Parts: sequence; C-alpha cells; structure tokens
Amino acid sequence: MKSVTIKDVAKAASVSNSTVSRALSGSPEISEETRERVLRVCKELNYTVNTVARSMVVRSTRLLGLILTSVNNPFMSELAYHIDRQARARGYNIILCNSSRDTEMERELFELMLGRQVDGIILAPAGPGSYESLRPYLGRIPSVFIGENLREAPESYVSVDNFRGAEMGVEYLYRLGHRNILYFGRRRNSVTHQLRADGYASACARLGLTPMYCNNTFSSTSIKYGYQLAKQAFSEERKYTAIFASTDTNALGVMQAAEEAGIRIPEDLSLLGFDNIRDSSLPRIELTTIEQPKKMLASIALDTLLDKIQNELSGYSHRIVSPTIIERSSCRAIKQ
Amino acid sequence: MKSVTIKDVAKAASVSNSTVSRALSGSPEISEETRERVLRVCKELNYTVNTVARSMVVRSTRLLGLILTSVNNPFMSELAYHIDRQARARGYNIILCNSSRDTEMERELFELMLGRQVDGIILAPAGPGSYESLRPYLGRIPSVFIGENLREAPESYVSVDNFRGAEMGVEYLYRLGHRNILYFGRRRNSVTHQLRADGYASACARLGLTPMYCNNTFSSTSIKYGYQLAKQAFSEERKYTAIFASTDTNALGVMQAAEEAGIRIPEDLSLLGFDNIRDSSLPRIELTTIEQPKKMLASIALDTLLDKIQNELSGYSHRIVSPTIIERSSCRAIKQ
DNA sequence: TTGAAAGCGCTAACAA
DNA sequence: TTGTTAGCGCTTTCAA
Repeated sequence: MKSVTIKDVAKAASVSNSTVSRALSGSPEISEETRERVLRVCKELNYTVNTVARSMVVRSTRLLGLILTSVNNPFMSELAYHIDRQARARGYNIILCNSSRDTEMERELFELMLGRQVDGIILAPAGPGSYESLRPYLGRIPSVFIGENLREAPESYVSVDNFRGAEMGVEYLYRLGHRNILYFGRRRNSVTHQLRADGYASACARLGLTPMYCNNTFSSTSIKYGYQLAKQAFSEERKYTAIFASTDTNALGVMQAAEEAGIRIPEDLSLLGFDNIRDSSLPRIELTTIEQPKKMLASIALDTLLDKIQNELSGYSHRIVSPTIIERSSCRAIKQ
Repeated sequence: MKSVTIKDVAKAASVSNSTVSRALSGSPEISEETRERVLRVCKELNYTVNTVARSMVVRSTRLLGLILTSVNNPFMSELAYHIDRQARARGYNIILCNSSRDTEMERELFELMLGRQVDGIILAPAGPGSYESLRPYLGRIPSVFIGENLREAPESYVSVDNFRGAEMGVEYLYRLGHRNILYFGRRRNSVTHQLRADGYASACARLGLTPMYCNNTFSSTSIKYGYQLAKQAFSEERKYTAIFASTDTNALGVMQAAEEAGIRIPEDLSLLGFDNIRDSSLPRIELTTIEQPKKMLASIALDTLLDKIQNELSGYSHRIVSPTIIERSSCRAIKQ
C-alpha cells in the first residue's frame, strides 16, 4: 500500500517536484504543455495528493470539528447533515464527535480537535458549564456555538429565539381558547430551557394567565423521561386544558402516557411541542409544535465560522433566528 | 494564533526536541526527572501536540472515513453514533460524509478520504453500482462495507441477514393466521432489497402462500414514497390481510395512508416493518418490525476495519448477523 | 518557465 | 539517558 508521491510523478515526467506541484495547483507560472504532460503522468500513476502533507505547509487542514451532544438525536442529526453538505460544497470536511452531554468529554474533544489542527469548530454545548470548561481554548481557534446555552459568553453563537418561541406557543394556545396551560418539563440546568420557561411566564403574565409548571427532575430530555413525568402528572387532577411541552421528545412522552391513561389528544387535552423534530410529523403523531429552522441554523453557523476563518475576524456575533409555529393536529380550539 | 511547538517547549526546558517527544509519548528511555520537568513546561506553555505533523512521520492519522448515504436517516445516524463512540474509545476519530446515494459523489468522497490519508473507510454503499465505481481505489486502503449491496464483491462487509429477516417476517405473520400477505415496496436497484424480496418469496413458497407485490417505482425509500404507493394500493381492492413493508419508513407511509383511508391497523390490516428505526417504537406508532441490530453492526464493522488496519490483513470477511423480531402492536392474530 | 532548497512539526535512527 | 540528524510529502521562496 505504498502510495505514489509527487516525487514519483516528477521523476516519471522528468520535471522537478515544484513543477508537479504547480501543475496540480493550477498555477499560471507553467507552460500549458508541461502541465498537460504532468497531469497525464499523474493519471497514469494514479497519483492522489497527500492532503496531510499539504496541510502542514499551507497551515490549513480544511477540516472542521463538529462536536454534538449526540448525532443519535433527530435534531442534531439533521443539523449534522446540513452542516456536512454545505461544508463540503465549500471545500471542507467534518470531523464528527459526540460529547454525550458530558462537559469533561466535551473539553477533551475540543482539545483533540485543536491537536488535529481543524480550521474551526462548531459546537452544540453540553450545558451552561461548557463555557468555563472550554474557556482556555476558545482564543486559540475560530468557533461557533449552536444554541443559547452560552449566550452570556463573549463568543459567537447562533440559535433560535427560545424566549420568543415559548411566547408564541402560549399566544397560540390562548387564541384557541385555552386559559389554563401547563408548562411541562421545565429544566433548570440549561439556559435554553430557562429561556423557554421565561418566555412562557412572560406571555402568561401579559395575557393574565396563571403559570403552572411540571418540572423535569431528570438531567436531560427524552421520550422516556417525558413519559415518566407525565405518568406522574396524570395521576393527579388535571387543572389545565393544554400542555406546552418544553421539547418534542417530552411531548412524545406525554402522548404515550396519555394513551395509556385514556386521555385523548387533542379531544381531552391539547399538546404543543418545541423543536419540530422529524418524528413530530409522523402519521398518528401529528404534533403541533414550535419549529427550530435546522437548515438555517446550520447555514448560519457555517457562514459565521467560515467568515471568521477566512477573514481572521476576532470579534463575536450573536445570531438569533425566529421560530415559527407548525400547526398539525395535537391542539384544538375550545370554548371558554 | 501562532501555536506552541515542540521546539518552544524544548527551548524553555533546555532539552532537545527528541527529549520532549519522548516525554510526551511516554517512552521509557528518559529519566523520570526530566520527563516531569518537560511535562510541566508543556502545561505552562499550553502546548498541544500537532497531530498532523505526527501523522506524517508515523504514517497513520488515526482518522477513519465514514461515508453514509445520509446521516439524516435514523438508521444511519444511529450507526454513526455507535461507530463514533467506539472508534473514539480506540483512539480514532471519524470524518463523516454523506453521499446522498449518488454513486459519483460517493466515488469523489472516497478519493477525498484517500487524500486525507485516513487509516480506513467504513462505507454504506449508495447502491449495487458502488463496487464498480469504487473498485480502482479499493486495493489502496482498508475498507468495510455496511449492508449487502456489495455481497458479490470480494470485499469485507457486515450486514444483517436480509433474506432470513424477510423469511422470519412471513413466518411470523403466518403464525398469526395470515395467508394473504402483500410485500410492499419491493425495489430492484438494491441488492439488500432484492434479498428481502427473495426471502419473502422463499417463505411464501415453503408455506404454500401466493406472493403478492407492490413495487416501489421510486429510486429510494421514504415515508413520503411509502405514502404515495400505499395511497395508490388502497384505491384498489385489498386481497390481503397483512402488509409486510420492505422498510420501516415505508411502513410509516402505509400507516399514514391507512389513517386517511379509514383502514385501522391492526384491526383491519396487520402491518410489519423492517429495520426497527427509532420512530417505530414511538407511542401511537408501535410498529412490529424486523430489527437490524445497529449497535452490533457498528461494532463488527469497526472491529473488522481495525483488525485489517492493525494486522495489515489483505483478505476480506463477510459477517452476517441475525435479525430478530420486535413485537409491538401493528400486527394481530386472525382466524382463518 | 523551471529547478534547488528550505521548512511546516514531528518521530526515529543512530551516536554520544 | 540525551542529542543530532534525517526525513515524512508537500508548497514556496529565490535563483537561474
């Protein structure tokens, strides 16, 4: 498996190494004649450029680190897909890693990426503690965060407007006639979730509703946890006509618990989610939800990062995109 | 953003480059005393090893190429997740790419990975044409395929037993009393799908059933296509009591069309899938299906690849894993 | 238009 | 135990 190098090509074409390099890079300082000859020899010898060697001298790998909490999560995998497609179109490849929402592993991965000389890093923070943990490295490489977990930090990030999204959700349910709305799955250990809960509270205050919460005591969000939480909630008297779940996965858990408890959605209870993961559009699920525009988040994250890299910018930028509401069939209008 | 090199450390610790290198690599040919001093200086200077430079000399990047048709597909993203986790545990990172089921793009990506000097490649082939297209590169790098699309080729692959899985599905439905089973979504442009259809036909023959097909005329499988196909199928008279869908995504499409057509699952029609993607376990979906053990596929693919890399094996191996049936609630027993 | 030579940051012989 | 040196494959001055 010994591979063909520029040297081999040079010898075979009886030119110098630099001439081969010039032919390959499309440099103008070479005659059309020799370029053709060199390129022909490259073909014959099955020459493939060694990007690693090139990286060393040009001081750029055209590699981007993508650190997610888990690709095995529909929101993240969609993000990863779009980031890869767009990065490739611009001549970059992606090194993918999963932090499993573990701050220490995230730090390790960040350092690893640094060692691999990636040109930049896109990171979905494991949690609000990520900033402190990553701080020592942040000045050393262009990076962009996805989500609002690091919004207090002087670093670039792109996120959906979580606060506004939650407000929109409440307003929507209000318009449908709901006056008693339970906010389901509030979590304290995430800025994103804090913002959603705040948006909910703010809209309630404005509309004269009394906020009601069902707190998520688990460390993360999942269908399973949502199910357990909802099961517990359904064992008590229901003082609400609608549930606003903090995430779609939570909502899915609610749906499952409702199914078991014989509570019909939307006939007996309206259910609104947040994120619009792929599962929510499935037949029989048809969850009405607040959409995070994933493709747009991916685009902006990438643009922001490449802009930093290519223009060697040192400042930071905060980009917030608007959520939209996706109406499906888990919410219904009720009479007062 | 000028980074600290081994040279800087050497100077600061007043030793030679090689001593620093030795301290870092945990070599035994160095005194404990100097090692500690060097390591301390590394800390102080925030030294991070330049993996790219190291790769050049050790002729190994500890990077693996992972070429999928699309991470934005629950089966693939789960695979990607497990491959990443296990690769990292063994000191490797993953460069992720999406071929979008495009053979030409797949070829480009393969070549790109070669140029990036990855130590090996795991690839989920775009289609049966992939082998011919990739052939020129195959001898140049250890690689493993996922799925049976390249089963005729003298290359390593790991796959679930698609033929057997389909047989199992038919046997299961037969045991429930079904005698008229429609095979839904047969596709010709994929060996995997051909094998599933063959397994279905074989079991039917053995059990004395008449095979019935609903062919997928689209180039790939998705909920949308499944829905369109099923809508068409439901406009005609139903001569079957059960549908065996070639994939879970197809089954989900069937479910949606059934919902609209007022056909109840499983009361009016039993539905069986293949793959066991995450969506299938969702509340209200509860699709009974043939499981592909994704974590195991990931493990075996990685083991096979690393084995090839580390032992410089040149042969190939075929690993077929057994499918299992996951009973949920989309199939019911009927009386003859 | 071409070639020679230096050097990117690291490891690995070989010498001391 | 440590240092010196060469070299991985490439690009990029600088000279010819």
